[in-house]
Amino acid sequence: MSRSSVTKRPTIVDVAAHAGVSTAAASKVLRGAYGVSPEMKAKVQASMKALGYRPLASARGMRGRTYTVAVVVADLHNEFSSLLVEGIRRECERQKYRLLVAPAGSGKDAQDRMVEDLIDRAMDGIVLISPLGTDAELEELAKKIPVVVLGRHGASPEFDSVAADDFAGANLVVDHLVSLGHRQITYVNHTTTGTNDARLPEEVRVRGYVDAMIRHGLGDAIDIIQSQWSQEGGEESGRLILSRKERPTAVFAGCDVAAFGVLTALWNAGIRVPDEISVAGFDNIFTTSLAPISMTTVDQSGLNMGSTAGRLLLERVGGRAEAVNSSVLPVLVPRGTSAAPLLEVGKG
Amino acid sequence: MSRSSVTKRPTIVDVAAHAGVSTAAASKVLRGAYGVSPEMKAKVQASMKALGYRPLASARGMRGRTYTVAVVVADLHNEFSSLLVEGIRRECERQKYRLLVAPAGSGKDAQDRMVEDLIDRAMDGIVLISPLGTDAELEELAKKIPVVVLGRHGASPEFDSVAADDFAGANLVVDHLVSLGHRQITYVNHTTTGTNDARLPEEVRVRGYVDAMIRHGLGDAIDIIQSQWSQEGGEESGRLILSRKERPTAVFAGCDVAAFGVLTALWNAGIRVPDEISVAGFDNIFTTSLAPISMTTVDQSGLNMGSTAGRLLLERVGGRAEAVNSSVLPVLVPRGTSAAPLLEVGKG
DNA sequence: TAAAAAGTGTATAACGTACTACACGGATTC
DNA sequence: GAATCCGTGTAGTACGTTATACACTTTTTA
Repeated sequence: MSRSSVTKRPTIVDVAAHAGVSTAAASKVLRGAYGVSPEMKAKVQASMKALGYRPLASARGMRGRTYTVAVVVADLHNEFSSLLVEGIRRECERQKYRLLVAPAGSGKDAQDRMVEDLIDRAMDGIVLISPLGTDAELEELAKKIPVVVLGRHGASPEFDSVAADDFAGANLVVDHLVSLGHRQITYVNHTTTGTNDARLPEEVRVRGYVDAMIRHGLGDAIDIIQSQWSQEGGEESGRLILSRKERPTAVFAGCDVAAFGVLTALWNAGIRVPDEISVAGFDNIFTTSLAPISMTTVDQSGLNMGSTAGRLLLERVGGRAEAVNSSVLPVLVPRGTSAAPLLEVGKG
Repeated sequence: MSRSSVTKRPTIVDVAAHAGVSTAAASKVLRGAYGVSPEMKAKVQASMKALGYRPLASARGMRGRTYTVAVVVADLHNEFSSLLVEGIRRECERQKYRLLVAPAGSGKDAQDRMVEDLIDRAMDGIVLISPLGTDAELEELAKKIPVVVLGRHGASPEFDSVAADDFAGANLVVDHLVSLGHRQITYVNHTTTGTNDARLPEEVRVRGYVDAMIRHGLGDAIDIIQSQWSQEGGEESGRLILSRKERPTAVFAGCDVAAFGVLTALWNAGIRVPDEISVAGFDNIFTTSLAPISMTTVDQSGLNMGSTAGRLLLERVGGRAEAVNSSVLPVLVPRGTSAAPLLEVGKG
């Protein structure tokens, strides 16, 4: 039994004994709580260091905080999500919290299950990226645990939210294409089965497209393809466009990944971009900037949105009660896939 | 005080009371432990359902398992990591475990800190993706918690590992380029500062390149650029190559992202690929398959590697003691960025 | 100078679950 | 017919930490 120092992890009781104080005192020092003298603090911290003490989050979680927050994400493959996550992570790191990423998979059920599991695992708070479900459901959730909703529109007095102004972003793209001379602009939309939540980014973006078209007097040219925001969805949309007699001069996909799919379909068919058809996306994921792609898109600064979300969440964890709803203004990133159309296909 | 049912989450004590049995019995049912009759099992499970009981992982973690494992990843932006993670996730889901992704940031310190934090958070096991550090360190870690090392070479009797045969993969690329007629093949290497671990993928790949060149009698043409496997590192390497008097006819970057950087530099300089210079990467990340890029690379089936790692980890958690070291054979994915060189720059 | 307040430390009861020991009845073994 | 074993259930403690309640000093206030 002489291997006690090797075999067991030191606890706060060990620390207190080593420092010659009560465990309550040691706990206070650990938490930075009120009621410790500078000498006590120094003494206990020295003992913690000497023993290599590390608090056990499971045990802390039963009475207080775990100093752990999570971000629920449907899919890690989405580069934009990665940016958001990185933003949250940096803010958490700054405040000595740990961020864990929870890949839920797609669908509302999967997301809900993950959220429950995270509550079971005593997270101090959670960030939800473009969650499905109603405001009421999210508000119910917010009663149980601090919540920040990222990338979903609509303010709530019950939980914090951070979203880009997708309406303005879609406007930027249409304005850009119209200013280049385009009039036939097709939009590739994302349709979620079942849910039809006006607060999801996809719904706001398509409204932004419609609004801008009407504003430019192009209401008759409005053309929306109902698809999925994935590589495959984009390719199908591209093929659909090519199968038509009258092709648009520009395609605006509401998401970069879908725009890649459109590009792929066009390239495969030998259509030159932007000479024959211009293409624009949304999100400014990293790949859009690669030289051979160089795609026109909209940047919503995922890094900033993420760190804002992180800050809001930790404020909530710290006790703030009033909701904060933050909005970020996106900017257009014009690149090589958009240019003036070769021949005007105007009407009238 | 009439809101007791609303205000508090049910515990296993509540379940036991509701079912009219002891908490020990309820716990047995929950864990599926030995010593419960079918009637008891049914009764307790009915009570759990009726109360909406959910076990608290923090509390479980203090005595037994949390049914949670984590994968430590330096950077979520790496598409290949995402593939690995997805593979692990699927296997965990199959076995009713939860996978959380721990973004550590780059560098050994950051990684080590994250691992400690995960142990503090009572993970049942962890997967490390291409970890830095020595075998001894990893073995020390494996004594504390079940560990599977992913994407790092070298078998150990102390922990499980899953790796692609990077040596063979690099051979495939060189063989391919040589068979097309290339003789001047430059390799873009990744040099980690400080560490020089022969078991890291980058070290094995560069050895594979050197070996294949010698095997083809091209020992004198060996040309290695010390760089970083990032977009920037690739671009710098590309510019370096262009600044030379004698340019290679092919560039092999040990990582797709770096290969993108090389492509970017070449495109910016107006060099036609593959007409003037062929380019090949490694990993077969999704973007390589996009039509305008269509890059030759090597696929190591991240999904399979991930699910294998997940399976091994959960076996370890379940009690297996002997180490399992698994290796995956990669395959060449020839695409549009590699072709026969226009003019032979042979020697002698 | 007495009373109140502020500062500093301690004892100890939770928190929710797991699991070792053990008790009890019935079936099996010798 | 006693001894053993097996199946099933329970009591109660341990896990590591937090936080409430309180005791004792010292400082401030009236």
